[in-house]
This record gives sequence, structure tokens and C-alpha cells, in this order.
Amino acid sequence: MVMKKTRKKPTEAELAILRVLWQEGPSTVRQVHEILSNTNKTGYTTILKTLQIMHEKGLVARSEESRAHIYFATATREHTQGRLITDLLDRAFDGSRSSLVIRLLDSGSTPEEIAEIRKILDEFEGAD
Amino acid sequence: MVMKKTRKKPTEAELAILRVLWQEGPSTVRQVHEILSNTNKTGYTTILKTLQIMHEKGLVARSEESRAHIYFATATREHTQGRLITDLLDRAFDGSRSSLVIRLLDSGSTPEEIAEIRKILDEFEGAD
DNA sequence: ACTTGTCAACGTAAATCTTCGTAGAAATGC
DNA sequence: GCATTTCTACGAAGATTTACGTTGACAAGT
Repeated sequence: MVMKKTRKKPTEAELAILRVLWQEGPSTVRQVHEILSNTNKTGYTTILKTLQIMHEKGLVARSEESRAHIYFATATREHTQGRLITDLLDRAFDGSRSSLVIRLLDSGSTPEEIAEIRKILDEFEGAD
Repeated sequence: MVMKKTRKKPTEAELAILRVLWQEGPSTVRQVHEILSNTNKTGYTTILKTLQIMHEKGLVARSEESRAHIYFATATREHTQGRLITDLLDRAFDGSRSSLVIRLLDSGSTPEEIAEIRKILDEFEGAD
């Protein structure tokens, strides 16, 4: 039996922590909590517990060398984003990428964003 | 206190049911179950219970005229899709629409899809 | 009227997610 | 050395989600 390659989808609380780890790099529980306490009201031990669960799930790994363990995400932001978007694509858009883009643009995009997206399209079209 | 305009985000099971209602139009519990039993293994009463919960939440409404109640979604597919995509945009992409599109295209899009998306972009750029 | 089948309603069980309190180990300060 | 602070580990409570079993109402046929 081969190890599953696809990790489980992170929960809301887990994703919030992953965002911090991706942005800040490897961090201690305290550091993650400091960042999240700006927007959330979750206590220190809640972050700790969630990180321990994420560790069991394999969403994060940690260095235990120093007393304050240092956690880091095991999957890249890009990989996780890809999994989340294809998941939503299947669950809510019947796999239609174009209708997803329509909703995305419809939800208040600026002309700058549209121009940027067009550039992205050019690159993808050129690469193929 | 004004009534909240924004409905709660549907759960996985709820979204699966909403997809059926959007596709098939107003349906009885039995009809929804028939469709979903092709891919899912959930029992009839599970669908029924979920629809009742969705009714409490306001995600669906129903006509009780005939004995078999007829359920239909209260929000359009487009509206719900918009809420789901902006939710994911905030939670996983830090609000960056372009990086969301990158992940979307990166996840196996065909040249036809890219061309279609380009057309969509044209329309949005023309409309603004 | 009686039986049979269909359906909504109810309760609830199991799983998962979120949150926090407390204990104990490790480091720091006096 | 002893008290205080900092940190992980453990346990557990509450909320939410998912999933069924059972019951009683109701309708249709015989």
C-alpha cells in the first residue's frame, strides 16, 4: 500500500494558520498567535492545539531542537491553492473554468486586475 | 436589528443538493435522492433531513401543496458561486484574483478554455 | 374499512472541528 | 536554590456536520 500523495483539505482554522506560515516562514506557536491575534480572538493554546493536530495530519512539520518548536508548512502555498481551487471547481462550478472566471471578475475586479489576468493568459497561451 | 442579507455558506452536502436543484429545477426529496444516488451512497432520509435543515437556514424554500414537498433553491447558482469564490479568494489567495487565475489555469486547462476565458476578459474590459 | 406504500418529522448517534483549561517540563530571574 | 515565566502535552467540552432509524400522517388500492 503506497502512501497517499494527496493530503486532506485543510479546515478553516488550519488554513488561517497555513497562510501565516507561508507568509512568515517557519514560526513558533507564539509567532503564529501574535499574527493571528490581530484579526482573530483565538487564544494561544487554541493555536497550539490546532498546530499539533496539523502535525498529526502531516499538514505541517516542526523542528523540536529549540524549546519553542518551530513549525512550517509541508506543502507549498501554490500546491495547496491548486488543490483548493480545483476542489471548488468541481463542487460548485461543474468543472467549468470559464464560468468560475466570470464569477471571479463579476465580484468586483479592477481594470488593473483584468489587465494582469490578460497577461497571465498570454503566458499560458504562449507556453502551450 | 436588520435581517442579515448574506446567507451562510452551504456545507459540502448542502452544496451537492443545491447543484441538483439548480440543474433539475424544483424537485421532491425523492428526485434529489435519485440523482445523488448515482454518485453518493447517502440514504433517502439523509437527503430529507439535510433539505429540512437547509429549509431552516433559508437555503431552500418549498411548496407544500402536494404531499411530496417540492424544494427549490432560494439563491441563484450565480449568486452562490460568487459568494463561494470570493470566500476562497479571501481565505486562500489573500484577495489576489490574478494568482487565483494562475492556479486555475495551472491545474490542467485546455487551449479551448483559455480562448474562452480570453473572450470573457474582452467582454469585461469592454463593459467597464 | 383495512392493508400497503410513501413521505415528512423527530430524535439522535457518530464524526469532525474549534476552543480552552490545566498540568508539568524547561528556562529565566533574583 | 527557589519563584516566576514560557512552553508543550493532555484532556475535554461545545458546536457543527453528516448520517440513519423510527414514527406517525396520509393516500391509494382492494
